[in-house]
Amino acid sequence: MLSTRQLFILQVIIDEFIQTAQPIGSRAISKKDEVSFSPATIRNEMADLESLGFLEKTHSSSGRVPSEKGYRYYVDHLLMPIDLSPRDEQTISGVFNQGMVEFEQVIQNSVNVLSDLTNYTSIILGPEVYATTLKQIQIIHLSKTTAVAILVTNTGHVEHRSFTIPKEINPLDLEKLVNILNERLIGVPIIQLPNRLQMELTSIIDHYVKDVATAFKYLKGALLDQQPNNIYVGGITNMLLQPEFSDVAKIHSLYSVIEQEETMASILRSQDQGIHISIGQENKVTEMQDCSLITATYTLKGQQIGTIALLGPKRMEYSRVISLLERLSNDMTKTFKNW
Amino acid sequence: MLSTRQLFILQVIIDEFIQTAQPIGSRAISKKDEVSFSPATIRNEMADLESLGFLEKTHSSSGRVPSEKGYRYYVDHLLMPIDLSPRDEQTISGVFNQGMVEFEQVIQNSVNVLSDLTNYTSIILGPEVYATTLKQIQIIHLSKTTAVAILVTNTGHVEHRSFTIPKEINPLDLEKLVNILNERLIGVPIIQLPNRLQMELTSIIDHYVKDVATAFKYLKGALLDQQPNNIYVGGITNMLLQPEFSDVAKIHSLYSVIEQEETMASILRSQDQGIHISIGQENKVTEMQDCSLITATYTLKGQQIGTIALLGPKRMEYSRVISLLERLSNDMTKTFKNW
DNA sequence: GTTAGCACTCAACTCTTTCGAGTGCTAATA
DNA sequence: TATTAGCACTCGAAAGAGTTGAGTGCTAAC
Repeated sequence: MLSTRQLFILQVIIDEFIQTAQPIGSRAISKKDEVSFSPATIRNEMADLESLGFLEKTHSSSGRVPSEKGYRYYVDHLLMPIDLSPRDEQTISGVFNQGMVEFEQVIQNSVNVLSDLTNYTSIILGPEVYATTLKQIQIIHLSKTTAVAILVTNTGHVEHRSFTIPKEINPLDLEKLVNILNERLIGVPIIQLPNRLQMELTSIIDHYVKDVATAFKYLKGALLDQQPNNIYVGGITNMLLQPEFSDVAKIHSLYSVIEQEETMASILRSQDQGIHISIGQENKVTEMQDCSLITATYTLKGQQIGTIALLGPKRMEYSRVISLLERLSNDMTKTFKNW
Repeated sequence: MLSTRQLFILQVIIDEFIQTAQPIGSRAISKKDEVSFSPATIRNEMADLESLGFLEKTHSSSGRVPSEKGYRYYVDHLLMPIDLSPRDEQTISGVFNQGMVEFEQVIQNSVNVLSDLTNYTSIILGPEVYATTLKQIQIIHLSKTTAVAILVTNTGHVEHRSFTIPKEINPLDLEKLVNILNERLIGVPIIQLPNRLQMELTSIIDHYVKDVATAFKYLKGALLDQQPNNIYVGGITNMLLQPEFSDVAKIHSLYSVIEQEETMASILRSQDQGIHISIGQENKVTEMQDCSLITATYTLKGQQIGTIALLGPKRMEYSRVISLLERLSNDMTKTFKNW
């Protein structure tokens, strides 16, 4: 439907705008070496592209700026997959070659490398705890009345929580209880733990523990009360470098959304497998409607367990960012596969 | 040296400026109910206060603004200790009455409540790990080749790290090794662990482990490589609400300092016992020289183990903030005492 | 179909004016 | 002698006018 010349001009404008953040005029385009048409011709094409909704003007005599529809078209049809630059390549390899063996470490490093390379804000949703299974429960006594409960999952994730041992519970009973639970619950998906805990405790009530309700309450509280916090954010201050965020009020509203871990988690959790791009208004959260969010998922045993994302202005370096995310999600998936 | 009227006027100006962030003129002061002098009189006093260095003008015909020397004098001589408002009182009690039993939880909640109540940025330096002692080392095998090492301190702090079990080390040997280490190292201050680890390993080299160097390297790596990260920050976005930080460049430079955990840790670590106030240029870090930093320390068994701090503009609500910090550090100290 | 030419638009910048909240100084007052 | 009224003065902030320049759309010629 669009002529090749129109496509070409659209591409040039978007590419240019991504670099400069300035409206692009017909003369500037015509001066480019690859371009042989006169400014007037380009103006005509631009007028058409504008009436089709791909371009916008900031005021009646300004140069053109891509509209969200323009970005969407660009992303869907014009994007050339590019190879990572040697520098990007090297930086990422460097991170993944240092033999990390812990989920959190891998994620933390990934967040950092992503935001450093792109100057955008990177957000990673860590593996959902409920996709993992219990490896072991441990109770370590700190004093007569306090103890730490430690829960280790098959992915090496460690949850821990201190608690006061209630007077009603005999420490020896507690220990026995934990031993039994370990025997019976290893391999159980974390998400099923509360139910299974209830079942097991009920079944052994008479033998070991006098007051199952209390014991359950405390164990559950100690191990499962707070859903762990698995959002990692890097490079928040990078947003301040973008000219579209020179307004303090804008930054403030954006930051307050990023700070809400539940909101971010639910956004990242609802992403489909693979790369996904939300541009401006396509984002449901109003505060993010000046931004683009690019997400990629990573997997363990074929199952999607988390999401990595980049949040930046709408004029993102889409192709580079996509390559980076693809590479990183692959590397993460690969790293986790070996475990 | 200053007349009581001068003191009074200084106090009124600073109090007012703290509220409004606007230069204060003579007429505005004279209009106050508590004030019976004419604007002219006040102007004379203000001129004197300015030549003494306690006040400044933003331009030659502007109202007066406190200088850093003025704030310093105010803080040292004019500050009235005020009781916490019922609301503040209640909020803090609410946090500490919910029976928290874990260091991190206490600190996280404190950071949040501080920044919420004040609208400043709050920073807490958690208990130094090296001030604590080893309670237990645990190794939990995840698979044939991977394991999590867990280190629990007497304060309930849990450090953990996954690692690949090197081929050179027999899993059974590893277990024996850990048992022996537990027997010998419980109660050892964490800071001495690397040395003691070396010693113990050397002494038992022939009996259990073939290659002590390797075992040491891995254990040390697993347990002690990365100093844990014990800076907690809350309410960073609050800074955006202060009129003195309406400039993006300023915010950016401030944020990048706050992000540097080592810098912040070393600032907080070097604070003396009790409440301490650094105003503007008194801060060593240039990026913080538009701010005031108020710190308070908290203790465990009489020993100072951490610092809580508030970072805000120089025109802080000093008396309220001091009361809050005093109350909070007391509550923290009290909470930790019971453990 | 393309392009040169031209009138037109509008943000950004500069310059000027006006306004008012503030000052310092002097002379009158209690 | 300390206080105050009065007044000339200062300067930032806001509002308005003029200029510039990068851009446009449209028309007519190539």
